[in-house]
Amino acid sequence: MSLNSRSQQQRYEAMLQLLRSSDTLWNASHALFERWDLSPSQFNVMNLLHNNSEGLSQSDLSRQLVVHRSNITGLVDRLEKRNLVKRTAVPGDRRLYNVALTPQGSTIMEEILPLYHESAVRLWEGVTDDRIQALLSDLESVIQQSQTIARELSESSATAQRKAK
Amino acid sequence: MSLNSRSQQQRYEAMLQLLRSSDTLWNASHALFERWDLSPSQFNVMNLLHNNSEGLSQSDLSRQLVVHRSNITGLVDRLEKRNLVKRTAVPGDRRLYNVALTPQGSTIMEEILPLYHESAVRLWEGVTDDRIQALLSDLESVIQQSQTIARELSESSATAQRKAK
DNA sequence: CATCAACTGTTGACATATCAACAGTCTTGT
DNA sequence: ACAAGACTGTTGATATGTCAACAGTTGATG
Repeated sequence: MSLNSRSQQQRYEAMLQLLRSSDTLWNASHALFERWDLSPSQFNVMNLLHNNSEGLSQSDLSRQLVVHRSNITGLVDRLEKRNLVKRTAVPGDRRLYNVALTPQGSTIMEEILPLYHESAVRLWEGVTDDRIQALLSDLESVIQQSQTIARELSESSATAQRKAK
Repeated sequence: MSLNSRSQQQRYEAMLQLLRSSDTLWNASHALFERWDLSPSQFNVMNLLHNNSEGLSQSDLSRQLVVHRSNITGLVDRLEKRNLVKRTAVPGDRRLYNVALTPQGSTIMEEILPLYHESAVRLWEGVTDDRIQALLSDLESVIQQSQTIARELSESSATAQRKAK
């Protein structure tokens, strides 16, 4: 396939645009969190903990953020060093920690969240509600297709590996 | 602001969906390039060089990929070590290298590109051409807004720094 | 109950990204 | 012509991400 039709070219262009836009958005969020010296990833951890005030295990965090377990260790390390987050032993299960926001961490989040929400709304200025609706469902479809494609690719490479043995 | 209306909530949701979808897409592309043992970033470098067969300087690459100069050094190092890319001195200017694909790198790209384009088209299966059009312009608007917001934020923090002095 | 499998968090090796600082190399302005 | 400034690529420090391998803990199955 070499993008024969105009329709195909536009779909290719749309994929690039999707990657560009989220990249630009990510960089803008970086600028937003800078005032509190937080990275977007650190914010994501704290945001999740803010919605789960009783706390979460590191594996819970890794699953919800779709990030590898080993990544959470360092992220929580650095947040804990700054007293924004606290690890607590869990009575029933000595394998895991409960990670929760400290009061200090909560305070920061209550400062950031209104600005974060405001920016999210401003992001779509000039876009109608109908378009937002359409976009939500189209991007949901993109997620499904991406996963389907990725699954097919890893299956075919697994087959290739089996054949190689 | 705390996302009072349903419209505001959906715009917040749309932002998260945008980030999620491009993340999933990025991971899927990882699976696609895996067969050639290329990372998405390495592919992006090679794709750019494929479209500029005469070659580019590392600074050109960094500007077009919207990535820091220092990042290109290592990326090109690793590609050069595998003979996919070659650095050449530029006669007129001793500061820069011309980076171009080797024949081997070209061969790999011609293998990958059809699959890449095919995946890009499949990504939007089930989405009409009209929606693609709308999405392209909406995401363009998102890019503009993100940049505006980021600019405002960095200006206000610059003001704060000036005041602090 | 004893073993095996599954799960949790950490570590080390590596790729990717940022930034600041550097050493060279143009380019410009006077 | 020459000093000042701008630009190029590299390096080192650090953050984020992956994966494989580990040690310890829990749960399930025979």
